Amino acid sequence: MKTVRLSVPAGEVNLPLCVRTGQVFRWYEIQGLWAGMANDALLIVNPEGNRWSLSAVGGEPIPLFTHLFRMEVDLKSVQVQLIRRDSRWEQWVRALPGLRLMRWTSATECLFSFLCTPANNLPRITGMIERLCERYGTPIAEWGGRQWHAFPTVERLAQAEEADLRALGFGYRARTLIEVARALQAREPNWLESLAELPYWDAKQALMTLPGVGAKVADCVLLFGLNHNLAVPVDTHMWQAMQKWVLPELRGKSLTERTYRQIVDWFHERFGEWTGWAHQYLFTAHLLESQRKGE
DNA sequence: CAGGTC
DNA sequence: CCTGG
Repeated sequence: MKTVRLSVPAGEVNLPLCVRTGQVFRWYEIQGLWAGMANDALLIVNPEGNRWSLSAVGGEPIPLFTHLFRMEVDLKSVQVQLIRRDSRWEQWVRALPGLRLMRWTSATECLFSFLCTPANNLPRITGMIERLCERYGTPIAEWGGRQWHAFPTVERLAQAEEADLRALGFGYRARTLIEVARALQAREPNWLESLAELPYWDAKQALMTLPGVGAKVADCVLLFGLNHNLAVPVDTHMWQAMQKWVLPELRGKSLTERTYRQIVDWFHERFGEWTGWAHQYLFTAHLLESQRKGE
């Protein structure tokens, strides 16, 4: 495993902030390094100073890192755009230096991972996905005193037994995962990936034909896995943040199809193609605040 | 109940 | 409607 160096200007990436805030689920801090699985590749990062060392198994470290963290995007200019479009974003940009919108390498992995998130929390989601990969994924590498497994293939998941998944702690999601795997097999190959080429609303509608995929999960897969920067996943954090800090007229209302759409429309009007990034700053600000308060 | 989907 | 905290 060869190690390469990459110049990372100060403030361009805060790695822990990016990988521990619900955008991705397979990153761990091990012996002062950060290791993450992206589908079938292992990336190991030493985020120190402005010359980071990167190594990878199953991929080229620099292209992989660049893809996952969207390093082609200049963070400073994103931040300027957000603040220019709505000055309230300045406080969240300041509070979250180095926060980036992540990009998965596999839409399939992204879909199955976010299917695990409804009515769930980060530690439990992480554990579920880890056990899923250990049980159904091929071993990729041994590093840092543990085995690293690829994310299971659709074929493997389609053959899984519901009882086995329940034993791994998936609860009612066990059935959904298997159903979605079989649904994907029944469609054309690359059906999921092809949604990246559709307009946002069409892609969202198509995704929501899958069992277990509602508006929120669909938006997560569109934003993180299919490069749809118009997607706005409205979960409880986004909903509360919007009511408290952005759209007071939502106070007293509940999150329905209508209010969900009202929020998406508002983001599109205000932020256009920067919607996904704007969402990420607001979401993370509320997530961290709720963690501080111990909610 | 809180979080999501049906 | 499900369901784990």
